[in-house]
Amino acid sequence: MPDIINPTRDTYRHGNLRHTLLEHGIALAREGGPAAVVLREATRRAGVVPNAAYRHFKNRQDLLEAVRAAALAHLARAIETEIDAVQHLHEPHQRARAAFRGVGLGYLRFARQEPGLFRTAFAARPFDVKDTGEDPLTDDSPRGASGMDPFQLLGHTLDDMVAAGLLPAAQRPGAEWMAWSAVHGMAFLVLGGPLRSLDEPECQALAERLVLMVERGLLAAPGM
Amino acid sequence: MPDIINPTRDTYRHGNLRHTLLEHGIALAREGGPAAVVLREATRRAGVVPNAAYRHFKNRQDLLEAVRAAALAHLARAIETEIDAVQHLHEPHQRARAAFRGVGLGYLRFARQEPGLFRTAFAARPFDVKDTGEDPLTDDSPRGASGMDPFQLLGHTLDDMVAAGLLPAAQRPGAEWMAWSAVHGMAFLVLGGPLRSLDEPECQALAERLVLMVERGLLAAPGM
DNA sequence: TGTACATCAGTGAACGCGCGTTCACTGATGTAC
DNA sequence: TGTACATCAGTGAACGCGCGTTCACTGATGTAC
Repeated sequence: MPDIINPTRDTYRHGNLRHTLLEHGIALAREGGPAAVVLREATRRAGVVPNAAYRHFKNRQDLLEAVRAAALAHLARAIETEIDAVQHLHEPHQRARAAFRGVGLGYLRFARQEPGLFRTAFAARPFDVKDTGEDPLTDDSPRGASGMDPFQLLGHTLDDMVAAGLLPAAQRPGAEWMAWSAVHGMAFLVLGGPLRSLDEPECQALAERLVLMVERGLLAAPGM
Repeated sequence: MPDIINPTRDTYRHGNLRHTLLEHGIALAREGGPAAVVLREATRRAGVVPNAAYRHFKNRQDLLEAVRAAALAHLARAIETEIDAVQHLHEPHQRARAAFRGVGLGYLRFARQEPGLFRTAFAARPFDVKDTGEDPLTDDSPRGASGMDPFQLLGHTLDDMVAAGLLPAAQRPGAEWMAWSAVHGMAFLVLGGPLRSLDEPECQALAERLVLMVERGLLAAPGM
């Protein structure tokens, strides 16, 4: 079986062009963020004529969406890894805290290690694109091995915090938004903002402090 | 004196083209974010030939930077307004807390009311653009009426929190990054993310909860 | 087992687009004498 | 007060760019009989 990505080809049919284009699209996103996901370049790398892409993707936007979903799946897997690494803890308190911590730190680590994919995953849509409601279900799902997307993984971790008595049940609704805000904002500062030139340990320290802040801050009663 | 923006012109010289182009650039950013700041469109609106812009800006990027600085100044002013609205409180505890709250809520309100400017202010630079160190000092400064940029305003508010005894001095260093992360991340969720379709009161409630979370969370000792 | 034919994946050539940017220019301004 | 001239702001015309996308095509595949 030939390398699925390799542009050399002896058959007229490619056999797996959709998958190949998607892989190249992901590579482009990894190298240069969402703007680098250029349809012509993906076909070029696949060793195929530009318009061949239209047999497999409606248009450039369609390809980009698929890449975006793949990037989200990568992130989901990164977070799952952090959660898995903590399952050996049997004390529910410890495990719940460690998992929560892992989600936040995993998110930030991924942002630093894969800035292109991270930016693609959360690329702002053009200004006027309407929310199409439910995501259409395709093979390119944003989910990780557990079948959950990053948001759902965060949600579960918060549920576990409640179950372990670390988070008042009254605080649970909407807690995702609080945690996600903190962590995503720091990703921005570190990636494109004023913390761009921090090194790894400085970054790590800020990340830990941030997660701790969220954990503590979440205990506060809302509305006061 | 004719409207500085008005494209009708009887003189050969424009007289104020740099300023006019900048104003139109800001309008474009307001309408469609950083990508909408198109040099040709700015000149078109100014009633001037495209290349005339090159008498006043080095290139498109130079114009965009000026617009970005202006957008930051808008944000600074929005935050200043919130801080000013709170100066009537004489009890230092109350005033410091209210000011801090105002900075966060002002930031988020601005993001919602001026999404285009907000996104322009924090537009990610192209991937490979080097940090040029200090910002060059130009007339288009990112500062508000007080002469401070948004980051400095936040810093002062945190200093006041320490002075009022609301924040342990040990927690002060780096506290900006914590607060900024939280608030910027929520701006993202609300602008381009999953909280896109929240209405004003829902938004406001989340914002208040977030600021409270930061305030409480900041009390935690780092490194534990 | 062989052949006709529908299906569809990839080809070849070409488009229009609007952009940023460069060039050599011309018209107005203001300053030196 | 008048005139020569340097300065510089805006003009006119044109470029190349690479992109996304459409069209009519051809070559391979696999299925019905």
